[in-house]
Amino acid sequence: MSRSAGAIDPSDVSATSRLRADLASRILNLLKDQKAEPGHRLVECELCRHFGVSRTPIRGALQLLANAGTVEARANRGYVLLHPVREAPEPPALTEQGEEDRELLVRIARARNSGLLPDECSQQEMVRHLDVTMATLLRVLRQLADLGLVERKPGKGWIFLPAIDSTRAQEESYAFRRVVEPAGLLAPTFELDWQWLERSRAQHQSFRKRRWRDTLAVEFFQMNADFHEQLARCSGNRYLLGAVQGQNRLRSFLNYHWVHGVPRVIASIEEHLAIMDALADGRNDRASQLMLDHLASSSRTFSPMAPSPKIPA
Amino acid sequence: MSRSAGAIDPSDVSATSRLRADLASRILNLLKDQKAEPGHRLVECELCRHFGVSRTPIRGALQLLANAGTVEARANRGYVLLHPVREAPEPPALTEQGEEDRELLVRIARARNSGLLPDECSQQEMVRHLDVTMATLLRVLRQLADLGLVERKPGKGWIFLPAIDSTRAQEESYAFRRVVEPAGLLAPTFELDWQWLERSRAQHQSFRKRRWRDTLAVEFFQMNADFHEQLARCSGNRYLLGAVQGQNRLRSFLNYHWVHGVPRVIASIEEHLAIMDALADGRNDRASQLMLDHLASSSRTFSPMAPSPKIPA
DNA sequence: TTTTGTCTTTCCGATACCAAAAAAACAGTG
DNA sequence: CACTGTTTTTTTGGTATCGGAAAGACAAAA
Repeated sequence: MSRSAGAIDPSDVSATSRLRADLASRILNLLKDQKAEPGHRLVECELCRHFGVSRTPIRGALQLLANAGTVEARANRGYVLLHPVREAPEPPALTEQGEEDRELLVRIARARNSGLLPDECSQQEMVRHLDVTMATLLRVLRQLADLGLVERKPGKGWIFLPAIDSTRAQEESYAFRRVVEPAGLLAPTFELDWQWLERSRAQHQSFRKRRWRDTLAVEFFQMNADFHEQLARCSGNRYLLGAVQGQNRLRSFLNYHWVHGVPRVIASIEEHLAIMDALADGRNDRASQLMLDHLASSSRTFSPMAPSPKIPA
Repeated sequence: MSRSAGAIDPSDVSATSRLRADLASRILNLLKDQKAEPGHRLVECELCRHFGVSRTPIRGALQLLANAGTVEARANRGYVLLHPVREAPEPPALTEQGEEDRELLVRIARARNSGLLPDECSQQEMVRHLDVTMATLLRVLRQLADLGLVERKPGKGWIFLPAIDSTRAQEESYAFRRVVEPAGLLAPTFELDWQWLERSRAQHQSFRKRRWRDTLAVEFFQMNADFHEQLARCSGNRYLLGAVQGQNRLRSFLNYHWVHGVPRVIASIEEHLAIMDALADGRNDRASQLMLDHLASSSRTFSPMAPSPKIPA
């Protein structure tokens, strides 16, 4: 079935590009950050500059949001926000960003856990086993390689590194972060981003008030990741930042299900707030200590005998 | 001019694959580590297992070494080492491993420094500017991206991150290492590799005795990198190891010219030896402190008045 | 029997090409 | 005049294909 050339067919959701879907979701986040009210006008050029892309994908993203009913298009006058942006920046059927990729990621994880996929394996075998195109497989393998979960063998083929989701790996991850993150707060080049601090504080506080629902898990995770990453950024050390970002990516891949349990979530938020308070007072030494404690208690939550966490459902 | 099919033409050096050239150089290193005497027999299968590849590329590598006159082929009896493996594991015309890639890397660096290549740039522009194929360019860009020197823009094009070889970046690198490496020695999972320790000690000691020649710079750098990487490996923390490896790669890319000066080299060796002594005694706390000092003095060599930041032990 | 030499099979990298997407230029509207 | 709608140009990602390279099997020699 050939798609008509020229005009974009907005109803064909499955065909939207990664970039557009991604932008759609980031636009929502932006609106939420800005606390945009219904009626808020979305100016294309601004969004362009903000995200560093051209108008074309921005328009695509807005189109997407229009289909989802979040915004409305007015002829010759651009897009306007319809409803207030609620919680859940995770747009259900919208984050098809790498829908294909994500799905493959999960399938690989499954195949590995069930032993269908051996430790060492050539690309083509995977293509046959998993029934995907070479292109998508390569994209995903590169992602996994970036995360350090898989490596190329010298000649040909790939090798899955052992114990991806093991308790051991989690403990190592926390141990690493206990080294890096508190040190970041003590760096002589540390410079607090006050604007961010205020926003994040508010976000944490509002989160604390809400009643917990499982749908909040993703949002919590993102807030959490953002917290740690921003602080690393303030350290003024690019390598330190890189290390934290890497850990975040790894976690976001492995951790959709590390559901901490509600009490731990609450405690986590309190600890974050305490750290921010200390930083606001210029007590970086104290903040550093609190960060260390925070990571220690977080890790303790899992370590006893983490239930065999096997990759997303 | 068409290459004859079938038989490998060993004289056509430019056509050897990356893997083979790479193996050739690694085989040399292996022989040196083993202190192999002339007459030493090179058994293909052993090499296969050691490097995790099949016999085909190993044979290619040996062929290469035979051409270079380092080993000799005896009919039906395999290859035999001719001369003792001297210093300089860097084989002059042999490390064509990524000769093309490496050259491009340099060209990119030049083009950037001279301002010919803008901060943001599409792939095709680069292809035109640098006159290379898309394939090689992408390979190299991916390498650079791994090192964090360049990033993809969301839509299209790439962006060069600022101040790649700046003093600032170096200082950050050392600051990061001062955090990570001493911590590695204190990890509860730390487990010393005695075999390696003895080898490395010997290597350091023999290096100390030699008179300095500029040609030793590369060898020194490799010994240095290996020292830090192995210790990180002993820490038993994969992320910590990854961080150190990343730093090493970055350094090996940027640092052809960071010539430390002879006195600093000597001092460095002494410091390494002291660290190894401490570890051998099980005094990891002391080793950790020494490592911190070591990194501090190394960094001081470049940035005369870097503040000495105090990281907690 | 172990190791090398030879041959076959399988896999991967590079190139060319095409369609989709992004950037950029242009035209139109409030 | 600022912004959106439309068109054009450029870049990019995906697929097919082909030659070279790696893996694996087999034969021959020490």
